[in-house]
Amino acid sequence: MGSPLPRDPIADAQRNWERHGWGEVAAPMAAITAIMRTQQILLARIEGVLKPFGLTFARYELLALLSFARSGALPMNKASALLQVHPTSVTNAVDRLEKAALVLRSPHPTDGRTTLIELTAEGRTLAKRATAALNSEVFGQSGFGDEDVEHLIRVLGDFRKAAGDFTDG
Amino acid sequence: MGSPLPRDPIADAQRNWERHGWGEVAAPMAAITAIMRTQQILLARIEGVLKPFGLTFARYELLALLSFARSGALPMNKASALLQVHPTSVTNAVDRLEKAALVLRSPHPTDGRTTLIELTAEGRTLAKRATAALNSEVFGQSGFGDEDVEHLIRVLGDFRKAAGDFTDG
DNA sequence: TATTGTTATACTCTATAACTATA
DNA sequence: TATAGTTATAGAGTATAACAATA
Repeated sequence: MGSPLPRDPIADAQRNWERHGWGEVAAPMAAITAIMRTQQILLARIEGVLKPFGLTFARYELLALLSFARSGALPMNKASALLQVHPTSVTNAVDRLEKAALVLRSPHPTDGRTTLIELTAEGRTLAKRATAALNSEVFGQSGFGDEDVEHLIRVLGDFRKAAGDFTDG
Repeated sequence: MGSPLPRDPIADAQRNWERHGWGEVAAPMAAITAIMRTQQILLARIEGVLKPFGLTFARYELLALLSFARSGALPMNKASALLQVHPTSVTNAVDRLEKAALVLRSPHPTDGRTTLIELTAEGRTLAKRATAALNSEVFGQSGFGDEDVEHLIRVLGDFRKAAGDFTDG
């Protein structure tokens, strides 16, 4: 979406913050802005890899989640909780995945209120292929060094825990 | 959007990756997924702070960018390049900011093709107030330690540079 | 009464393509 | 020809509110 800038716009913003009397928070502002921008770059890479499979990131995440569930099926509300997205987002994703015959809805055996999302054979195959593509084309060449990866996992893990994402160690 | 999970879903995903023969890329996958989730949390906080001002993050970014431009005005394409967003996204944001009387469009003095975005007095005031709110309510209590902030700035800066965001430093 | 899920609706941001106007 | 910006259109994700069915 444009050629490289001659200067780092986030570093410039940090200097602007310092110059305008916000020196205290200039660094965290820069770090947070960098996280936002990095997410954007990574999401674009991921969606680029998934596009040939007819998947978006949100739908892939649901497919991947199901593929790791022992039975290959999960209740809607469980998926919503694990993916940390709104229930209507899951309804939306399942609608589209169901149209593509990658998942199907089935009734819960004992609780009539809950709907199970089940992976079809086709869905399981596609999940495997998409995962292989993401692993080799994105995660396998992230550009982060091993030490930095460990550091990111720790720092962002602490952050997510403090933000109330989860409670365990 | 739900109470804390008993376990970290990203750590679980990392273990799943390892268990299914993707040990090589399990860690970068976890780091990247953590970046995605962290961005989501931060964006929600930022939008929460900006909402009372009638601003979204995209619109705030444009306002802040203008407020740091010496003349308080920038060409559309310059704003697009610096914010690293599509030109149509700038058109969209300017449309709404203009309706709110926070910016106005003015013709470029020498190049008839170019439109300048100019901050109104009202826009400048609102930008200042919104910045103060973000600084005190988000950046000033990010939850990241000072050392981690420095590390994030460096690691993500290297990443963005390698991704082609900018060429200097 | 509380929970599960769907529907309808609305609002983001983003992007492509076609178009006008200017350089 | 190339550039700047707009318009129209489309699609994505997300969210709120109202609702039906079930527990």
